[in-house]
Amino acid sequence: MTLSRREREKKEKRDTILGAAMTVFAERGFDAATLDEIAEKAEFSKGAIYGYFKNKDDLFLSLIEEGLNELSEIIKSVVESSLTPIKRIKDLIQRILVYLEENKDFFRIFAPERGGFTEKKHPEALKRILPKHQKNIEMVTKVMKEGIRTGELKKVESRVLTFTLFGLIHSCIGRWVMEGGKGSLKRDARVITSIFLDGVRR
Amino acid sequence: MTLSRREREKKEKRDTILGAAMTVFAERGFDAATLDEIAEKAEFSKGAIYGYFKNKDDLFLSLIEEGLNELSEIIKSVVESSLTPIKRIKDLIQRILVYLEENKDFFRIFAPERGGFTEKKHPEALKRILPKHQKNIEMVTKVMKEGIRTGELKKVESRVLTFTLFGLIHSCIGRWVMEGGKGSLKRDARVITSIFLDGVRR
Amino acid sequence: MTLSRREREKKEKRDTILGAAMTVFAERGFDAATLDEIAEKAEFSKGAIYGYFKNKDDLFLSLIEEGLNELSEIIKSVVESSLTPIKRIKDLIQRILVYLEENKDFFRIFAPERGGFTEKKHPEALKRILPKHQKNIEMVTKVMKEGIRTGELKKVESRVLTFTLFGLIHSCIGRWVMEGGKGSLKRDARVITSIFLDGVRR
Amino acid sequence: MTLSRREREKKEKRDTILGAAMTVFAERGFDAATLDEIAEKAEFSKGAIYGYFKNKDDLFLSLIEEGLNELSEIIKSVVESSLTPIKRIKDLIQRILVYLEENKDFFRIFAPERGGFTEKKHPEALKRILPKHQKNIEMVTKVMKEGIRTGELKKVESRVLTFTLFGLIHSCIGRWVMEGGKGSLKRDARVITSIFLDGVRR
DNA sequence: CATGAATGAGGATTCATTCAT
DNA sequence: GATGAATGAATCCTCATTCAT
Repeated sequence: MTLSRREREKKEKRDTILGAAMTVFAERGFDAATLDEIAEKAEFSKGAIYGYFKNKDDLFLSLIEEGLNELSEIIKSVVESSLTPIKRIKDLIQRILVYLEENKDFFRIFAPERGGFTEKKHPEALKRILPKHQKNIEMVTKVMKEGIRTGELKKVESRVLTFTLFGLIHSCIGRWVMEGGKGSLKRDARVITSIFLDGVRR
Repeated sequence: MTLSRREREKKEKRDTILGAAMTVFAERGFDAATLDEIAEKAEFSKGAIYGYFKNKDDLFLSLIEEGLNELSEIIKSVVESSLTPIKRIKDLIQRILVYLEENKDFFRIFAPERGGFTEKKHPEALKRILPKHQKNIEMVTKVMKEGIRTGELKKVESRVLTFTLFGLIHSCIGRWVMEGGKGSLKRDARVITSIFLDGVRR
Repeated sequence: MTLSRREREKKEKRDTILGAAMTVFAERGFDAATLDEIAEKAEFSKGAIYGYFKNKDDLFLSLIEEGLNELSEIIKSVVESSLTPIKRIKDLIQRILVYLEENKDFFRIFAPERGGFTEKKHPEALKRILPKHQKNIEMVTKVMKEGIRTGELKKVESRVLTFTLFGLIHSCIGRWVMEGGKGSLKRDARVITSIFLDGVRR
Repeated sequence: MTLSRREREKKEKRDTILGAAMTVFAERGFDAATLDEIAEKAEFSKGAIYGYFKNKDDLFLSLIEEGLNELSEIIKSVVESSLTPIKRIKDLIQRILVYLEENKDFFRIFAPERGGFTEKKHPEALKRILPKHQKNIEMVTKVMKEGIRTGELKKVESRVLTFTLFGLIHSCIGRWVMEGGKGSLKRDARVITSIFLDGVRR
């Protein structure tokens, strides 16, 4: 599926804007971020942004979507491998941490469980994001279920295992970001992998 | 330390406002919340709020502080008990979950690791909150250290254990809130306690 | 006309408030001054002020009125003396300067020709103040007229002479205030007296 | 130095706003003036003003600055002429009066000796305005000094002469404004010139 | 009379969004 | 398509004034 020069350039510009938006949203949060600052950082006019995104919400959601899609692909590729559930979990932790390490800003923007985007103010926002997030959860939960069936994992509600895993990853990155983003996450990956597996192994 | 009627009433009104603010901040997030809505919910005039709080920031931070103080007391009481580290950890999980279950909105407001209050926009806010949060982290970390020293826990960086524990609790409540806050957290408490302890035990 | 203790105390309190108001109005200007600050400085509650003055405007105008009345008395006593017009002018300059030196704040508040109290916003304010001010002008103008009649002064419109005199005094105090209110105005009095008299003498 | 159409229009609009602001500030005073009224008079939206001026203070100060700059040029051109000091003073009075006659509102806004902009509330305002005003004072004072040196003027502190002159001009316009701005100031110019010169001549 | 908590109108300022050029 | 000036709704905060205690 090749794109014409026209389309290629358009996509490039869109990405430029998304990049600038990512930085600003990460620094300020959704509400405090202004299109002015994003436009300036992207070296576009404010008006131009509206050629690529319907509005501020759309811009933000596109960002989240893009990230969730990439996470989806990572998860999918791991989940579909033919390794044992435990090995797949190990892979998952490692690859998600690597992804988030490289996409620190995405992590800072995306905290679905907390929800800067609440049901009350952005109902359609949730409609657009939650499904993707839940799909990711489902994929991981599948692995958990398999592990339970094969007897490798404790017999607990599989979704609890998934959320536990995400909670660990979340806190791990959270600490890393909080401490300034110094040091590699590689070692942390090994530590929380060991904790999680020992915790959930039967 | 008895209060005069005057002071008692003042405190009650302050609490009314705090309660309304809690609800609104939880529903909207800090930026999107308006003093208008808080005032209306508290059945006070907008101006009256400024008799109790310096400004919107102050109102929000007071909320967080109050919550962190209560958490602090819970943690302190557990930490200082004479039980074994592992028993204290069990207690901790259970009591924090109970507290957050009863203070769902506080949980939704407080997500320091995500940081709606960023360094760039609210530096003094961090000055007021972070220390309290870190004090809590320190107290828990002390227990972890003790567990490591007594050989009950794995030899990993103690702070990692603390963050892991908080991550578990966080994800547990997060899931509960996400799923509508139905069902008791009691059972979940048992599950994640088991996972955590098996994960970190030597 | 003796006052009962009741009345005496009331007057004293009124004066306390006026004094505080004078300071604050001088420092901030009418609009920027707040009743809060005035009340605090007077060591009264905000509400109490309304027992003595109808409102903020009234408080301010009472201040001006009081000052204008005192000036009136000074002017009157000079004007009615039996000295030659020129001698009376000399006296006038000296005594007005002394008064304003001792009432620097009144001077800073009162700048009728400029008018923080404009026709558009405080029409009744002008009604209350302007007549008094104009009465002062008239009294001085009378002296000027007399000087012209006796041939001591130039034959120019008498009101111009009055305004010229006031302009000199005004600029003299203005400079003194601007330079920090140091040094006595006595010497300046002599200088501008000489300038004015040489300027207007026939 | 030609401007593009863009720039020309921008300047024109800025001037429109300044004009409206001048009127409103003159009528109401700084504090009582509202951006709403200024915007309405300028036939702009309130928000648009912020595209031309940083805030209300900036708008006001720009007004003052512009006026002081024009006065500066007038004073400079007179001061640098090769006439005798006395002739230059004559010129000065006449030209300043003409300028203020044509810029009545500027006069009503600008009363530095009274100071709506006090040190306490607008310190940076003074930083922006006072220097310009003082420069004007210096320029005139130079002429006074020269006149003293050549023996044409009395031996008094030169700054006193300057302030006296300004006081005369001030009171002259003040009276004119107070009396409704009717009649030309030309004649008044001659009168106060004569008074001032006779007053300060040796 | 005094108090000070409460009111609520009002004002400066910001910013997403639109639209003429 | 891109621009950025203009819009105007929205929001925080202040403060004169009132009134129950």
